[in-house]
Amino acid sequence: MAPRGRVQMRRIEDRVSRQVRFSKRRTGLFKKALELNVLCDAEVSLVVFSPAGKVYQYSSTSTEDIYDRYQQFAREGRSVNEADQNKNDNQDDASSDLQSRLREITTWSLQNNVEKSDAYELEKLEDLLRNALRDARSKKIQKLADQTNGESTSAAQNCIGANKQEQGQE
Amino acid sequence: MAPRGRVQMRRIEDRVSRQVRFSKRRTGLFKKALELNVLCDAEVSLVVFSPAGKVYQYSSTSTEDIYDRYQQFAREGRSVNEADQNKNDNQDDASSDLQSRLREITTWSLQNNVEKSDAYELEKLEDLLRNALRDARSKKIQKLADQTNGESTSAAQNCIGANKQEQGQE
DNA sequence: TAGCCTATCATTAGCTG
DNA sequence: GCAGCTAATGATAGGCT
Repeated sequence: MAPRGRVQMRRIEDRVSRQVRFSKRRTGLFKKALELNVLCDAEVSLVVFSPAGKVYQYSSTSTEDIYDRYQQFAREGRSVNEADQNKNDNQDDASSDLQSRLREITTWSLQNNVEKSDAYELEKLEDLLRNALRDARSKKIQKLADQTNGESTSAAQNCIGANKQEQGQE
Repeated sequence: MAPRGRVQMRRIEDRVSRQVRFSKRRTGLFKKALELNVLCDAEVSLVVFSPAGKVYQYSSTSTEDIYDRYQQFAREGRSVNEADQNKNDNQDDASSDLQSRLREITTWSLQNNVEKSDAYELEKLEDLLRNALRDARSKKIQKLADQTNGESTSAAQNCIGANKQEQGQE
């Protein structure tokens, strides 16, 4: 049995059925959003309110950033237009190692279930986490070095403070 | 003449192919978003930036409204993506379940950008990864023990920390 | 609620204009 | 080069347990 007939574009009346389908379709939609982001290198922001009022959100970077950019476009009137297509960023390599690691973990989470995974699968997750941890450490050290560069380096370890980077990519 | 092999979760390198797939997948994603909205009576807001910089947007009502509501939820501290459930693992170490740890990591990834994060934020990520790694190890050992139940195995030697939980969620 | 089964849908390689 | 079409196969989701 399956989607008998075409999917009829109308509200599902049965409450339970609607809830179940919401869960399944929401999962599918978020997966698709992630795929569009990763496979096609697109930025995606997705916010969903269930009929019960729960919020679900996925964003390739941050919802705020994407929304801000959207607002800019809207204001400028160029709804569907080209922007600055600087096909650049080669920082997809070593520089964003950590980003890739995190994506791997997210992907694992989407494709596996902790309780259902066997030791082998869990070991793969373990490797992903170990690698990510290693990269996170080195990235942190790097940031600390950047911050204290030119200042008194002695306070390096304690100077874990605010210091936003301003790297444009995209 | 078809989706050869499984879809690999990584950026499509060929520029033309990536562009073509973006168009097709975007169409599919928007269709799914619409279906979720109509069939399940959910509010949906979707914003997509193509790698070329074009914007595409779908919202069941208005992007602004939905974004505002999202912001409200975020401010109220209601962990997005699990609003009403009595299982709240806001950034705190409330739950020690591996699934929760992974969710925390995913959430961090969604809300932060590696390159833009400062050392402090990276340290938080580091903690999340460390905890997840610990739990993953623990869970793996547990699974190994289950598999080799009754037999002696050296696998448990690596046991780091106690194993626990047996809870499913979601 | 999660998982299975399977009908239906979506994606895409290859081709055509 | 792009847009559309088709065949073929992987992916999704409805109904039920």
